[in-house]
Amino acid sequence: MAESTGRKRTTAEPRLHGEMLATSLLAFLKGCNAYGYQLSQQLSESGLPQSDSGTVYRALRQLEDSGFVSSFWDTSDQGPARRMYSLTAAGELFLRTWIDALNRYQEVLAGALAGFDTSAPAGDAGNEEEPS
Amino acid sequence: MAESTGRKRTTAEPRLHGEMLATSLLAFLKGCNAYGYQLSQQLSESGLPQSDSGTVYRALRQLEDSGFVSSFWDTSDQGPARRMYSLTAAGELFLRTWIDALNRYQEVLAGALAGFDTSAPAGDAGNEEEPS
DNA sequence: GGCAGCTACGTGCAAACTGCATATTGCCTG
DNA sequence: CAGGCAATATGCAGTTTGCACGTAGCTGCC
Repeated sequence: MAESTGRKRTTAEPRLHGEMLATSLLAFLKGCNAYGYQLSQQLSESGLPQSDSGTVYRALRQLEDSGFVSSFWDTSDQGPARRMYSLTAAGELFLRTWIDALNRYQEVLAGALAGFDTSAPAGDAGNEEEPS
Repeated sequence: MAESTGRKRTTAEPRLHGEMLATSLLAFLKGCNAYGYQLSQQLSESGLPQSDSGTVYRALRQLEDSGFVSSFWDTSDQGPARRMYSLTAAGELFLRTWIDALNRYQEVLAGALAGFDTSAPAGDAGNEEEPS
């Protein structure tokens, strides 16, 4: 309803943004070092919703500003130089913190879908459990 | 290490934004209908990182624009009128799609952490794509 | 050599999103 | 009546995003 101008989502396809992109990148780097282009491709292959490559490069830069990854120019190969990234200790810590939050998040979603109610103080509209 | 201006994250505390806020709201609405103020509080009690109430109201409106929830003014009770929201079929579908993506996301993160054990960079931790 | 095309990285811009502060309406209490 | 809470909404500044475009190095082809 409400065919407003602009900001409709319209896509049922979830997008990956914010911390989510950052943490995915961090996770990839946990296994082995990599450069931006490669990470961008890994993102596609992983089945996760993907971001623009420009966004990936910028996310990597911010991650470095935050001290979660470090990088150096790799010119050992042919082709254009690659900026090789690797995870730092701080990055690993951040990754773990985020995974904790993710677990809570998923519990909430799963709980809500199961019809689980944390606490129904009052004001319940009576529509408690609608079997599909 | 580029010591750029500004935009450091500095907070290890994950923030809830974008689709994440939207899907949390959707999940809450799956159990029972609710209004913005209530949902905003549920968010705090749920242990999830929370958003500003203004952001919650706007997210709800966008969800409605996208057809994932529908709303009506509830004046049956005392106090200011409440805009009561309920999940639509499209909203439920979107929620499920997102949960799928979430599962993949978590697999990626968990998979990365599984290879920790002070993971040697050249270890068995995955496809080591050594440039030839 | 000339030229298209791919790899790899980066940036400018407009649209969108966020948090904070603030405004409003309605009811209740001291 | 003034103050406060419930409930919704908006203005604003700062940030993030997607898209488009630009750079640079190397390969393949005629």
